[in-house]
Amino acid sequence: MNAGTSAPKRRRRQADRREESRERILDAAEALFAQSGFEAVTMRQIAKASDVDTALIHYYFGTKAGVIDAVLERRATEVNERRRQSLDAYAADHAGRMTGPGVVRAYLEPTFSFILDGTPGHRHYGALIARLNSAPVPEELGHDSSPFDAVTQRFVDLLAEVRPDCETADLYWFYHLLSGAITLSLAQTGRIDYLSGGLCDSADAATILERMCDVFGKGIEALPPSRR
Amino acid sequence: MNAGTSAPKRRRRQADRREESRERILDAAEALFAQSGFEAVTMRQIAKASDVDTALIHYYFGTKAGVIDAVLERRATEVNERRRQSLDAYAADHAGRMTGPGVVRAYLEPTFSFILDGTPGHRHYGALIARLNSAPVPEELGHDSSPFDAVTQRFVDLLAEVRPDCETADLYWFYHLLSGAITLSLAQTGRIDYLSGGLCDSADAATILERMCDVFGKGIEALPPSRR
DNA sequence: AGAAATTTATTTATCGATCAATAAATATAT
DNA sequence: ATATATTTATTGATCGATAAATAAATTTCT
Repeated sequence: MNAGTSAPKRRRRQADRREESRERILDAAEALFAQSGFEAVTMRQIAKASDVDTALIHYYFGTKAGVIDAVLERRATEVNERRRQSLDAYAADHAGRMTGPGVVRAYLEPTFSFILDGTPGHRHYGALIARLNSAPVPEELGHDSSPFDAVTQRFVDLLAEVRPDCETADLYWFYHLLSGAITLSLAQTGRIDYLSGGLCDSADAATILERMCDVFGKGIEALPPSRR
Repeated sequence: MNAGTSAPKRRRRQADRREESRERILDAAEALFAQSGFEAVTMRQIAKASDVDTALIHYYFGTKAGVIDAVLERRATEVNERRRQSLDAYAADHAGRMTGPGVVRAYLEPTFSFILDGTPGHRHYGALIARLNSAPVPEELGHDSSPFDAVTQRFVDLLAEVRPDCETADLYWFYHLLSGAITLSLAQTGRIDYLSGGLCDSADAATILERMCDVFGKGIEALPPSRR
């Protein structure tokens, strides 16, 4: 309601305004895709939620698939880098005395602190990758060499260091089970809140992290030794 | 190529033929929904895959949502009944000497034997509920009192019997983590096959079951005692 | 029993809405 | 002036759903 319309508001440069629109589009699309999935969301919905016309969204991102690609790319690098740093720091600080529970916590901690303690956008991203993780691989995105793969391999390598007696396949199975639990947690569906009659709160990242460290910390120690 | 066209093929009754068409529609829809999700599948795709016209599908099921409702209802009762029987049988046979790993295995075994060792339709159903499990609760189906809830409560009750020292909320968190691992396993995305360089096979239900019993059998014992 | 009447199942044709995408026109910045 | 950004208007395709017409089965009546 500032009546001073003649104030010398400096015109922002073109590129700045464009970048601002792009971010608004990605924020809106991230929330919508997380809520309803890729196919159910229309360009018109994204346009309305971001207050940017559909034609302009196409101008920026080309296609609808281009929008979700940009949504994912915006976050993936960051969360992945945090995971890698956490694993590397743990390995460096505990050389020669790494433990299964330690490696597991080093992998889980950045995941939960970044996604569940971050901005609303981070939460939507968590719900979105939970959806994509439950879909067959060839669909909705290129499946070869996801940006998560490198850090996943690093994680499994560290698991092999603390459990050199295990079959490699079993370490991957362990990662598979851990990944499923992470995914459901990030999905934030609210189902456990409902099932527990309110005893559990899906948004309580700290408690989820501790219970995961309990279960999977013991779990990595429970894997059977190699049969060879 | 039986040339005996004059054979006295008895005309099937109307209701039988209708039931056969209904099943073909549900089989086709189950596979398509599992592959692509609810929104991405069109009535025309279902019609083509089942060789039944879209108008007739609408005649049978009313709407597209009616089709997926029928798909889910067809399987949910059965898998749930198997889980309940398995838990009841274990509780009856081990009265006074139940263990955490025993309860966990009694819950997991029917799930994997039914869904992953069953017909292709069962596998598609597993992939479909994996998708739905990753979506927010109010969407794509009524969220109150899913048919799984009763057996889930029974499972948590048995967990409380073997871990009476635990907070109830933590038992639900344990179920949450277990549920996430189950979901990803049933989704059959093939991602772990790819990540492990072929060491793991998503279809190997027996191995998944054993690794889950290893990890979550120890996991239930690893939950912290109540702080009260 | 069998013909007529009635209900149920199935096909044909099409509706209006909405989709992603784009071409052309205009505005704004460099 | 030139390049970039944004709006306006519209395209052809495809969506879920239905109305109307036809076929088949079942019931009713004689």
